[in-house]
Amino acid sequence: MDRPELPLHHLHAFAVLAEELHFGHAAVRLGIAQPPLSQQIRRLEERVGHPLFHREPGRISLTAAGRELLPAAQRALAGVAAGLAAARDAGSGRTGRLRIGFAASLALTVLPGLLRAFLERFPEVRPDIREMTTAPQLAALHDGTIDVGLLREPHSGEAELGFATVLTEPFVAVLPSAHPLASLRSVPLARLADSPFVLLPRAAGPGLYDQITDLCAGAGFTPRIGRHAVEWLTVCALVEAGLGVSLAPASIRRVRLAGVAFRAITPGTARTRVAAAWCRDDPNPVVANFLATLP
Amino acid sequence: MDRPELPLHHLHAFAVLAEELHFGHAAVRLGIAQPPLSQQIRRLEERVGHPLFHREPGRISLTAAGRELLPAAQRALAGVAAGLAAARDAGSGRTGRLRIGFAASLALTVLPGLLRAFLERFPEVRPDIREMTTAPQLAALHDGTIDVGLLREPHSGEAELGFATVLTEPFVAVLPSAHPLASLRSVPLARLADSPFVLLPRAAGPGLYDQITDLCAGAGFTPRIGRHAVEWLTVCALVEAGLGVSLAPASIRRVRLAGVAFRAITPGTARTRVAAAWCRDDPNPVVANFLATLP
DNA sequence: TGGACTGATATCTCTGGGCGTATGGACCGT
DNA sequence: ACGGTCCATACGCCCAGAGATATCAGTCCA
Repeated sequence: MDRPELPLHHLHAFAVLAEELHFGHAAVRLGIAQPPLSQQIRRLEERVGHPLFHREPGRISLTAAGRELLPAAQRALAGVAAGLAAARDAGSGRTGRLRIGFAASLALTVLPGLLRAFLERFPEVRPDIREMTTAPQLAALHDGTIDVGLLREPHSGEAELGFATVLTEPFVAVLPSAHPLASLRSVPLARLADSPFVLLPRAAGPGLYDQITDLCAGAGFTPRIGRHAVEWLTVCALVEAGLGVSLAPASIRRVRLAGVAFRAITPGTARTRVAAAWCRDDPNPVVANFLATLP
Repeated sequence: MDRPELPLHHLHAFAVLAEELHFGHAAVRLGIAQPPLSQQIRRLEERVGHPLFHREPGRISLTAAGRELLPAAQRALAGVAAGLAAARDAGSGRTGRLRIGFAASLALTVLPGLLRAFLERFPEVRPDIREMTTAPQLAALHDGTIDVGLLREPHSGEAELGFATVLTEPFVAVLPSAHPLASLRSVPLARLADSPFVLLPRAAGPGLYDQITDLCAGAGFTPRIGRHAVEWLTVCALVEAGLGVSLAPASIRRVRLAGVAFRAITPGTARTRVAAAWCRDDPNPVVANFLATLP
């Protein structure tokens, strides 16, 4: 790739003149006087080494050399303009790709809303969503595999990551419909001490897990873990089967199973937090735009 | 088509830097010092409105905007270079098309040699040869339908056309083998006065026609025209059939018919001239090159 | 902690060339 | 013959920017 011999400027003048075939008109279109245009064309012809226009009295026309150069000039001009526009779009985050990791439980709650709000303002961005639990999300954010994560209770002090709370919700007790406590409108937490618990494995989301066990500890007992399940839907199924009870974020109410009851708990002050996470020094403008559309 | 916002110069620096991903090395490849390169990139980034490179300590990399701009820049650079080369080729006459009109009788004589010599030096030119008689050639030269003509005895004072003699040859008598004069090595012109002549119609080539009749007039007689034929081959066939005799350029000897004899004439001074003709003000460089390859 | 390597910044010089006005010269029409 | 049209030329102004050198600042490594 050699250094460019022809200034794009001259090629523009050339292209316009080739269209108008009239120095005066072309100069007007270029917003300059006619003599400068003559000069630019002359310079261009000097560099090419051959005349580009036949100057016959009364009208001018392209030479063979001009006919060869014209399409190249037009393509180059259009190409640069298009590239510039694309670069600006990409630079402003109007286009590009946004890889979002999200906890499965959020697919039915915050994710659709956030995604819709974002895509309304940036319809040209291609979102690339992938379900993953909390710990892998944090790892993926660090190694750049995802741009944004949606997770619960990040908790730990990740200095390189930023977090923005997207939703907070109370906990609810998940009970089999036949459970004695299901007849109450609100379940005192301590009364769950006797039932085995069905929870997600701690590795899937230590923050939430610890918060739940802390909750129980606050009520004076240590939950007895009966089963683990990797999805909230499975948790509900196991509860329905009578294998235990659970504590879960309120949005689990979305799961509608006949044999499962969701009840508020007392005290009802504890709330679980859903946050968007991103790499603080991520220069991707699409990420910045995503954060800007967060409520 | 808007005025170009990005100098091709900067795009070149950008493309090289995007390849090297190292300011120092890129600057060396560009043949400049490192600070000017930093400046050019900065200017470019200012115009784009977004950074094109991430400057992380130790290494730089393209931003999303840079990734969008790079292919456009490369295409534009390569396109302009290719267009420039094509324009130079066309301008120098190394490529292009050459439309050649030629008299049919020359297809077997001068045309192959001239064409071969030309194409040896300008193999990229596409020749476009078309058979036509003298008068149409002159018309075609004027209206730009052909670039070069190959014809006999243009004669008339065509101020706008240039002529370059390509071949001169004597006349020969064309006789039936059985003709009494065929036994002579050389035929005195005056002795043809008694035989009817077979000639090409005057309209096909007034120059040659008039030269032949002048030749006869010089020998003291006016040729009695028996037949016209539009091709020399037909002339020979008619002569063979005993319908008359003819006078023709010596290269007619190429026609080999058993019943036809070609004999030199006395006086043998008259010569017919084959010339290449072109439009004097034709700016087509291919034409100039063609003329330059003439012997 | 000091040196190597990276890129950024500051500052200067200098010139290419962009643009203007004024003018010349060729050709056209009336 | 004369004005009108069109392009080229001449000349001058002026600045963007290309290039250099010198220096600074951050990172990494020994």
